[in-house]
Amino acid sequence: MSQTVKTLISLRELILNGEIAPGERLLEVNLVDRLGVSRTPIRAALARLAEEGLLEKAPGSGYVVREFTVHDIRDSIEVRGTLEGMAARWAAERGISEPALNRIKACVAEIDALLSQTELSNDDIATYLELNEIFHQQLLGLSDSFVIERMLERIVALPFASPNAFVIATSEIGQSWKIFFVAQDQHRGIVNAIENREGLRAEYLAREHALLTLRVLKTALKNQSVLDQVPGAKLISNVAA
Amino acid sequence: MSQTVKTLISLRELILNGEIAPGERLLEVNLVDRLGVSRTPIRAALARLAEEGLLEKAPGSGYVVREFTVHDIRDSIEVRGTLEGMAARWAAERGISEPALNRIKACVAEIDALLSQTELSNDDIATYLELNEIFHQQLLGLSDSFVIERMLERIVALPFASPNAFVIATSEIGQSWKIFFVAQDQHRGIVNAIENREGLRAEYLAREHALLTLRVLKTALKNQSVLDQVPGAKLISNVAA
DNA sequence: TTGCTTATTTGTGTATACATGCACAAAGGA
DNA sequence: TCCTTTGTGCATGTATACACAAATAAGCAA
Repeated sequence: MSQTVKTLISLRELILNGEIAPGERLLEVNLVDRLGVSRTPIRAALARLAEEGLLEKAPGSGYVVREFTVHDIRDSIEVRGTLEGMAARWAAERGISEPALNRIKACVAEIDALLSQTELSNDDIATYLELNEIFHQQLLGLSDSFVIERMLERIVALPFASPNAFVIATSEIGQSWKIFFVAQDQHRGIVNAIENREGLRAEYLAREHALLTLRVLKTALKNQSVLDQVPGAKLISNVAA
Repeated sequence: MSQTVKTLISLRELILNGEIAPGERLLEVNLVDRLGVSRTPIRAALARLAEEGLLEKAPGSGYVVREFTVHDIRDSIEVRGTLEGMAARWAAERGISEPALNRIKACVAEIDALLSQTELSNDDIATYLELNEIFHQQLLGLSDSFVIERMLERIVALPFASPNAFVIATSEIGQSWKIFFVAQDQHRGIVNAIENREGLRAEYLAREHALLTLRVLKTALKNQSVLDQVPGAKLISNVAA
């Protein structure tokens, strides 16, 4: 893996874990010592992270780690839900290929299999996270729309906009399995609606699915001890929660 | 202005004007001669344009100018309309400041003044473009949402997703003034709805406004001689129009 | 001819030196 | 006292050299 990519990843991690605090000034030169690479890959990584919205450029005085508010989280999730809704509707209206349908159904089946166990271990939760991620990727892929894919790439880069954010946030308090079943029912509903070419219903369900995330996350946000475990949480100020 | 910015702008222009053809391979080294700057600002510009979606990275063999389809255009406009709709609804639901309201009303009034003339010159059309741009920027600014602003930044970067795309496309055939009045009525409606705190209505109207763009653009897309005048049109393949 | 292997070319990753320009502080004037 | 101005240092912009990796072409064998 190239230095550029490694630098990008480690910088992002440092920010999301709060090891670089919100409001902190990041200077290219300082990072040279801190990360052990030259300015060139650092410059690229900083530019990229600014694009993603994790940093803000302060001309002449470096980049500043952005602090997110609960408003930003709410907005991100609502936007993601809306976009996923459009993706689902377009998939339904425009029709999808047999193989694509089978792929996403297989994904749903895998989650079903996982959830049919009597008890869920930490590993199972990790597996769920992966499968959920895959499901959501496939869902947006179904729309076969370049524009939707680019938009979603962007929104998912923001902390807590990822479809997994709520799972991460709740897995710590041992309640995630309840949510898994609700979420999985919604997954099934969305796929059904797409298969039956009910565009509006698919859109509605996908939005509702995102709102579930929002609801769970709102609860989680009140529990600071939970959030302390979660990547990105350090970036969030509870201004006007 | 820095070389980086100049390089970015001129490269983008070259691409949108079709002087660099879709599918063409862009290599950093070649561009050094072509643009007269070193690889460093070129690298930055290429990375940025790839982010924007105008280029695709082909590792080991440069960047390739992306070719857009009519599907991409349709999707872009629909996504923009949806996002502007959310922005309008949020502005209505969350309330906006008196000064902000006055600013956007002043903008509407300026367009009114412009349209009240008996005849519109080319300069007037240019002025309309500016004012329209400002209106749409203010509209999204009303939502006071970091997330919305970032998303819209991104979508507007795609060719023909700009709120002005339809005006540009029709101004050549001398019919734009008709559209101006329709659009301006919609502008007024959106602002009214926000002022009256009718969130859902504001959202609906903003979406409709985007659909106007789509309708006009569809007509324009059939007229190749019009499109030849329009920046970005060269990037669009009429696959399955 | 086709497929494989290797040599060569070509393109990008990376480091670093130098140029430019911005921020901030200190000094001078109103 | 406050505003303006100018200087100095610091941060980024830019160019370029080198190293590596990947693509392409050439040569050989089956």
